[in-house]
Formats: sequence, structure tokens, C-alpha cells
Amino acid sequence: MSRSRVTIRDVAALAGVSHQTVSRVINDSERVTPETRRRVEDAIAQLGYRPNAIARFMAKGRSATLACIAPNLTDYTFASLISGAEVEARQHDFFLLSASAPDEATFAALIDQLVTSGRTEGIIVINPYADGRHTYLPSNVPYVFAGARPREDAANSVALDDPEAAQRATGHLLQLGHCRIGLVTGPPVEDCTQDRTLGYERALQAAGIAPDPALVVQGNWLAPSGYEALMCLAQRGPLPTAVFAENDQMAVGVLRAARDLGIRVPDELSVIGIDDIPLAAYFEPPLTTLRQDFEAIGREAARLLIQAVAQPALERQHLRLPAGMIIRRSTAPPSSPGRDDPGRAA
Amino acid sequence: MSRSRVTIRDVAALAGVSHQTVSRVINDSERVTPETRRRVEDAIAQLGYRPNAIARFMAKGRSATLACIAPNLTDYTFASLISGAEVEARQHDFFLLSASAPDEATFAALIDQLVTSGRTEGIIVINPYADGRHTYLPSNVPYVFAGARPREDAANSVALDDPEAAQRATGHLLQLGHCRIGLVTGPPVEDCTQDRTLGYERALQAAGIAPDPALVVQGNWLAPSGYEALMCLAQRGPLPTAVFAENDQMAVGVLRAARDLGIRVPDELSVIGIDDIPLAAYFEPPLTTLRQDFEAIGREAARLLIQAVAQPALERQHLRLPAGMIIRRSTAPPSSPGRDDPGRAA
DNA sequence: TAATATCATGTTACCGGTCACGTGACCGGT
DNA sequence: ACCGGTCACGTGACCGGTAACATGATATTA
Repeated sequence: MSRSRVTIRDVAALAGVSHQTVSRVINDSERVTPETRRRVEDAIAQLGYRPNAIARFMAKGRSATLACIAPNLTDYTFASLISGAEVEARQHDFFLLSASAPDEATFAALIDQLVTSGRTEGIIVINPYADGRHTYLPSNVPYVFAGARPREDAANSVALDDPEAAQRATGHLLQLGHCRIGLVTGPPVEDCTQDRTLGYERALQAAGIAPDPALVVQGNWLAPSGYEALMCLAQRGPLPTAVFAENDQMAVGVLRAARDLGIRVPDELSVIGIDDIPLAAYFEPPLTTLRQDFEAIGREAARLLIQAVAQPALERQHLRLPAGMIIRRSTAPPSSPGRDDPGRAA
Repeated sequence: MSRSRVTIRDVAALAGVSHQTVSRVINDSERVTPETRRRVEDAIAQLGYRPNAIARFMAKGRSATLACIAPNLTDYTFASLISGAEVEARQHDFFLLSASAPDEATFAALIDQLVTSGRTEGIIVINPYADGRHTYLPSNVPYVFAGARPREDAANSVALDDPEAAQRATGHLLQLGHCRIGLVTGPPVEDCTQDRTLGYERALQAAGIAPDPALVVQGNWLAPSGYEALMCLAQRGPLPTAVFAENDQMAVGVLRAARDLGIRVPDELSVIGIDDIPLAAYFEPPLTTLRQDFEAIGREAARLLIQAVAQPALERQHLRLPAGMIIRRSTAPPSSPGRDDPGRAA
């Protein structure tokens, strides 16, 4: 109250100059006599004047605010991406508004409020292809897609190099000597699932192994789906000697299913995930995985977005960040000779 | 661009009324002839007019924005609290700006920008007593403290009922028959630590057991500190038969330390935490814990804040939410008779 | 020395809404 | 038929900044 009641004109009056001169001082770059500047600065200090951001945005037609919309704010992956974006945004004097949109309808409503009201200058959309949400994006504001595959026509994008990461994960298993490698995927509509599955297949082909559809099960990124996936695999016939789960949560589900099935990891079954969630080292056994740097993805997304805000004509950019292998104890060479059921498979 | 160029006066011109009448229509409550209202609404629809939020805030001296400042945005507990707050805020037509402030200096700078610029109407501060950050809060904006103990002089607050939760956690162990119960605490400065430790002591006293300082170790909420804590306890002498870790992450650390020490959980050592982090059921063994509803805390915090914004004169409120016991497999009765080292302790 | 460029600063309009007040039409009561 | 009251709507100022242009003083140039 007391603070923000002080306006630019109060300062001007005290300093004995016009309000415009004060505006020049607080915006720095203008030509103002050192003497005048000092007087104005004194007055500012004396009154404790702080420019009103709202008024400034109003005059400039800007809002100095970016928004980030995620399916939810709770998931570790989204939260840390947002965190990275927020840090980057603040370094460029933007604030970040984050909001969750679990479904298309919420998303559309959100976008409507956010954009048409002039509240935000640009939007980071996490998982834009999780459903049809990308179709609701009006064109008067720049976007960055996070976690989406680069598309020619669409917005800027930043994502993990999913094909590469998946290929390395599978490659790690292959190098250990595994030939029958199970796959637990995410929802097939998502870019991320498609790219990781692609990487898996590439690695297999590079090793001269034909992908076996009986070895792949669809999950939904959540731990219970990983659990179910292994159970399902177990029902289908002899288990693979290794499983690549397309994210850590599902990998952890696989770990538990293995335990419930009495299968020892990694002796009888190797398990690898992607993400390196915070407690990955605390599961049993500690999970081998590929580390995805979500904060970096968020930072890059914000950087790209700010760039696009500043220079709308700029060409679209697409970034893919690398993953780092974290070898723990859930992977090992297959117990080559004496498995119990040597013969049942083809 | 195209969208938000349409102003209230354009609509007025098309509808053949004054801009003020348009304002009345979009703000509903005013007295306007149905006929006029229809004309204006038609014009709005035809032009695709959307009120400019910035201009509106400017005129009203409001911002319809709340802020939430947390030590970080990544931690599950903070992220879900923020998530709850965001949902509640949006239901009341507020947006939520979230920002991270790892230290006091960042916090002070953030508050300065946020408040003095008129960007926000109220602030949720998570863990205000984690350091001296609560001293930087100016008085011209309402606050809600989340995760802080109610204090007479301070802001509104919402938190888990920590003493009660800790008392129940310890009580659960007591009921199972444990007498020597270890405690892994958070940082002692934090309210949350103090309250949980208090609950632990109360439960012990209620059971007629004198708290033994040799059984409590200080941690920092993170898993490695839980690991170290058990190691430390092991060095001090005969291990307690149960450990209460003041949060799940540390409990998980204890679990791993036990494994590395060759101590079977729960046969030889029971472990209980607080929080019920998302993958708590996937550790080995699945973690018994008390569920803390962070989203509810966030929602309540936002609700209180919006109330305080609307009616600044309102009396301060302090909420403590209950925790729910989740019994999994990390707790069991002590293996009563034949422990290996029956005699070493005093 | 007059003409002109340059610079510091002031003046006024403007961003897009809301607010306070003014005006004329219509109403009922006497 | 007169008068005060209510209602629908319009007028102009205002929120607190910025932008565009105007002005007067000083420096530069012919």
C-alpha cells in the first residue's frame, strides 16, 4: 500500500523535473545530465519509489510473463522442467506462470485466458502431443514445445534425444550379452514413446536381432503399469533376460513384479529405465538408467521462448539434449548357461 | 496481436453505445437493458473481443495473481503443494506465479520484485522458517505460510498436524511392541522438525519410556542423510529395533543402510516415515508411512490467501491437516526373543 | 554572426480498461 | 400538471507508466 502509492510524478515533483525525466532515469538508456540523474535518484531513494510493473506493461503492451502448461505440476519430470524454465526466465527478467491442464478442455480454457487477456508473452507447452491440445494454440503468441519431437511446421521444441537415449539403453543390455530384450513402452500416441521405441528397434537391428512383438508391452509411464507389464510378459511365455522400460517409474514397477515373481534382479533379469528419478539409487537393486536433465530442458525451452518473443521473425529451432548413462546394479550379463527352462522358447 | 487489438471502444462503436456500457456488460452486475446487452454481446462476439487483463488490473489496482515461493520447485512435496494451490487459485480466477528461492538473498530479491511492482496480491511462502526469510516480508501484502507452525503474530498458516502425525508414527511402532525407537530428524531450525520430534517424545512419554538422546540422529530431509543416520546409530552401539524417520526420503535412506548392514527389514528393524511419497510402495520392503496431503495443504493455503486478499481485516487463521496412516511392510513386531547381541547396551 | 544541429528536458497524448458523476427519460404520488 | 426519484446510459477523468513531438539552450558550422 504505502510503497506502491508513490508514483513517477511524485518523484518528479520532489526532484523538480518532469515525470518523463524520471521515466528516462529509471529506464537508464536515455540521455540525462549526470546532475539531473542524481537528483532524480535521490528522490527515488528518499520516497522509496518502485515502478509499477502493471502500469509499465500496460504502456508497453507487454507483460514480462511467460507461462508453462503441463499435464500436471506434481510429476518430478514436469516439476523440474518448470524449475529450470523458471530460473532461466527470471534471469531475463521474466516471471513464469505455471498451470496444469490434465485434459484438452482445461488446456483450451487456460490458453484462452492466458493469451487473449494479454497476460503472457509466450508459452511453454509440455507434452503437446499427449492429446489434441496442440490444436488449440492460437498463432499470436510464440510457443516452445517441451518433450515433443521436432516437427517442421510446429513451434520451437526442446526434448531429450529420445531415439539416441533408447538406443543406448538397449545397447547397454546388448553389450552385456542379452539377446531377448523386453520393452515396456509409454502411451503410443506420444512422441516420446514413439522415439524411444524407435531407438530400441534400431539398437536391435544394429545387433542383427529381429524385434519380437511378443516382447513388447504397452504401459502408461506409471509404476503400476510397469508391474503389470512384467506380469503380462511372464504369462506370454519364457521371460526375456532383460527389460528396457521407457521410463524409470515403469522400471521400478518391473523391479517389484520381478520380486513378487521370485525372479532375481539382475541375476535372472536385467532392468534399465530412462530418467534417473531422484531416488533411483534407493530401489532394490539400485536402478541402472539414463539420466535426463529436465532442468536443462526447461532452461533451454525458456531461452528459446524469450528469443522468440524478442524476435518473432526468427526461424524455429529444435533442440535435442543428450542423456547420460548411469550404471547401477539392476543390469548384469545374463546368467548364461543354466537357466531353469532352457528349451521352451522357439 | 490481431485478437487483443480489439478494444472496448471498438465494441462500443459497433454496438452503437458508449464504452462504459460495454464495460457494464462485461462486468455483468450492472443495470443494462436486455436489448442493449444483446447488442453489445453480439458486437463482442462478432469482433472476437476479449478484455485485456493488464488494462483491467491497471485500472483496478489489482493483478489477480498470487505467488508461491518455495525453496525449490522440484521436490515432490513442494511441487504438489503448489499444484493444489494453483488449482484452487484458478477456481477463484487468480493465476499462480511460482518461484524458487534457495536462499535468503534470492528470497528477498524475489519479494522485492513481486510485491513492490504490484505483480501479486498475496504470497504463499513455503517453509518460511527454513532460514531468516520470514524477516524480509513487507507488510503491504497478505501472506500464508505453508509448512510452518502457527504463530500468534505471524501470517496465516497451513501445515500438516506434525506433532500428531509423529505421535501416531511412533505410536504405531510402540503398539507393535518396540521399546527402543530411533529417530532421524530434519534440520533442527525448522518448525516441522521440532514438531515431529515433539510428537515422537510425547508418544514415548505416553508409553512411559524415557527418550534416549543416543537414539536420535539429525538428518536434512534427503535420502543420503537417512543412510548416514543409520550408519551413525550402528556405530553408537546396539541398534534400536525400530526407526522413525521424519520424512520418507530419509526413511528410504535408512532402508538402504539396513540392507548394506545386512539387517533385515522389518524382521530385525522396523522403519516408518512421513509423507507417502509417490513410489513409497516400490521400495524394498514397501514403506510404512503417514500420508500427508500436500495438494490439500496447497489448496487451503490458496483459499486462505484469497480470503485475506478480499478481506484484509480478517483475523488470521491457522490450519493443521491430519495425516493418514499407510501400513505397508517395513514395520513389524520386534523379533522378540533371540537377538544376536542381547547384552551390549547399558 | 546567422543558420543549424544537437541535446536535455517538458508537454501532451495514449495504452485499455474502470470510476464518479452528469443527463435525460420515465415513473408514481399528490 | 408538478416534482422528486429511479433507471439506462454517456462523458470525462484517471490508473501509472511510455512514446512522440515540442521547446529552448548550447554547440557547431559556414
